[in-house]
Amino acid sequence: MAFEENRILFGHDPETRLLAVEQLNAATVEVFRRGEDGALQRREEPLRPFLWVAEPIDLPGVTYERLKGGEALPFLAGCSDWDAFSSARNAFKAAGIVHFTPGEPALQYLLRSGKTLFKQLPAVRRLQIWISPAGGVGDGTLQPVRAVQLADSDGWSATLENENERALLEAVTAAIQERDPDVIEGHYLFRDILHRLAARARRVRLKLAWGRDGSPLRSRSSRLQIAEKAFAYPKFVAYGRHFVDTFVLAQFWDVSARELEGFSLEEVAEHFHLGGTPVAQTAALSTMLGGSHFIQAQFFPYNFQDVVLRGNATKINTLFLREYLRQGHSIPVPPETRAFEGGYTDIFITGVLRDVWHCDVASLYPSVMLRFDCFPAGDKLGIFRELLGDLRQFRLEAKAALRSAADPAEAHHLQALQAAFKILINSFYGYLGFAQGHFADFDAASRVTQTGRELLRAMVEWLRQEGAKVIEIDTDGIYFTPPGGATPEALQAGLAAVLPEGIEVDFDASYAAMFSYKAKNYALLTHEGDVILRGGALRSRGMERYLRLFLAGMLRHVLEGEPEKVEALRLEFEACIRNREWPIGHLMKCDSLQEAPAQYSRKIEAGARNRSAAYELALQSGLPYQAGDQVRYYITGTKAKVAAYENARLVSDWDAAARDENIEYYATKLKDLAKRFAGSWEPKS
DNA sequence: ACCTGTGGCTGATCAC
DNA sequence: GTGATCAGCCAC
Repeated sequence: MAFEENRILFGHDPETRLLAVEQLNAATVEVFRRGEDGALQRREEPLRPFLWVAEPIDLPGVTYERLKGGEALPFLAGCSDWDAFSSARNAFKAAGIVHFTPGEPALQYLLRSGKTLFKQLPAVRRLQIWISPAGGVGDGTLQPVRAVQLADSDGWSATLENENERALLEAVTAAIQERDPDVIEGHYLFRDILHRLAARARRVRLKLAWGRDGSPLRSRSSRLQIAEKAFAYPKFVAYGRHFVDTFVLAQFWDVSARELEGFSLEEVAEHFHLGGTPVAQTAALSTMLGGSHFIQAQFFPYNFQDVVLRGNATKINTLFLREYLRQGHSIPVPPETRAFEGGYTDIFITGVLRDVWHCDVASLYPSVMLRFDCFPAGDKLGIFRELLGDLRQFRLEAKAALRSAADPAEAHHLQALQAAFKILINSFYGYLGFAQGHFADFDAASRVTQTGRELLRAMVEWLRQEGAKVIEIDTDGIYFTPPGGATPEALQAGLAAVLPEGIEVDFDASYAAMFSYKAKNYALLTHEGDVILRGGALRSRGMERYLRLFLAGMLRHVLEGEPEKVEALRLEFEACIRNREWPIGHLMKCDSLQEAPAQYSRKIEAGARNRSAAYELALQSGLPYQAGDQVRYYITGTKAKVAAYENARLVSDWDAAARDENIEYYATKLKDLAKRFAGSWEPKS
């Protein structure tokens, strides 16, 4: 396939098989490569740090290049070494001159050289690590390490055990140097495994010399944003290697799937039916969920570890910067942010409907951008249009190749490839509204959504004219009951005739029944008898498991045309509550902390937020909870109405022999839930 | 130091 | 009680 020749995507330097780039000293980076013979190659390259600046000032060790075009940052300041770069950055800051730099040395080298990692590299050497006893998050994570399990992609594995913790940690370091992995994988790798190993090593005054130059592990506190969740974690780096945390991969996967109950290795492995030892499960998870990142490392000028940890819009931004740099073209500064309207969401009919069809616009926003020229005004080189168009083509090619791939390894590669293309394609619209994007364009973003809304309106109107009853719409899709005698093919052809070229509609599914509840909230019954739930009101993990189970059971009865069975189900559930028959897992709530407990305390003191049970428990526990941690708790007491934050206990403090869950509270919640839905089955327009 | 977007629902708390 | 507000989670 020709896509690998796309220099905007893969960088303009074709060098293959690079493994890592590290700063060696003020003026040098070290480049690691896997030779064709399998040997590790190392070489030094000059590091010439740089900044984009609005105007030059005379500084030692800094020379300027005038860039083409009249954008806000028309000069490139090239620095003789890192010291000159640091002083220059301070000087521009002090002088109040607008400037920008990608900062990190490896990124600067890769951006400027046009090189990327892993090109034409069949595989990296991967090592998995797991420690016992396993620590949980916020669960006394610094207890002594007794055993360390290791395995690598060559089939080697070992369990290192030693009563002498110092000797054990030394043996782990020796094993890592001996096996010499490119990538070290673990579950809760940053927040548990490395954090703990580093803390224990400090106690016994040992350096964890895991770097390829023998240098110790380094860490600094960092944050990771994945959808609505923010994680505080210690970001560890080892010279010449990459760390991949399968917990992070699981979080990314779950953004779209939203199927994971918890994120421990045990829970995630169970969900994916992965057997074997923890290290084997970690390896399998990484293979399954990390494929697109391996591909992305070939696109973006980041070390592999950062490809996983950085956001998509940030990574897209660097593609622009790299190509503008290559062409010697000036770059704009990020535009002023403004709010803009999003997708069109509405609900026209509620209740239970039979024979429901669904149609949606294929890749609505990418299609709109390409068909209606919604591109960044500042992108004078036209990178956005070119790349988006190419990516769409590449993805089609990858998917076609995937369909005919016979070899499993080839199929896995193609699957990862098309996933990487998909992620990128879908991030382009978001990039338009990305406040830190140099080529963001809020007017263009606004035109995209406005056009999307207009297209959806036109589709709804046409379907209604044909006699369809439109039930619910959201952004790019429509649920409706079809007019008598209609076929999907006829409707598709009819809609195609009223829609612009380049905007394609798929009639992708029909359902035996639908319960339409509220905007973005509905349940579907497939022809195979499966129930699909959508929306926070019907399947939020913020809801206790027994309520979710009840909802699922209730909706199945209703979709199958037996609403009269609902009350018996409720009574059955209530009996289980009153007889204390369920494990606490059915009743507990599981909240993730959005901020550190200390931050919460500050807000409470300032009256800036309300009290919440999860934070109160985290504070009471005395354990080092951080943003992103999950807190599992249940409600105690005897009255139905109690303040949760005053009557909550951690599930870890639950005593099965002396159950104290609040029966009235849980029974009332069940009743309230049933009542809320009781009148909503009848179709209403 | 880090960061793709908007729209919508629910539960908990708190002021009135 | 009621409405306002916030936090958390979900759809797309």
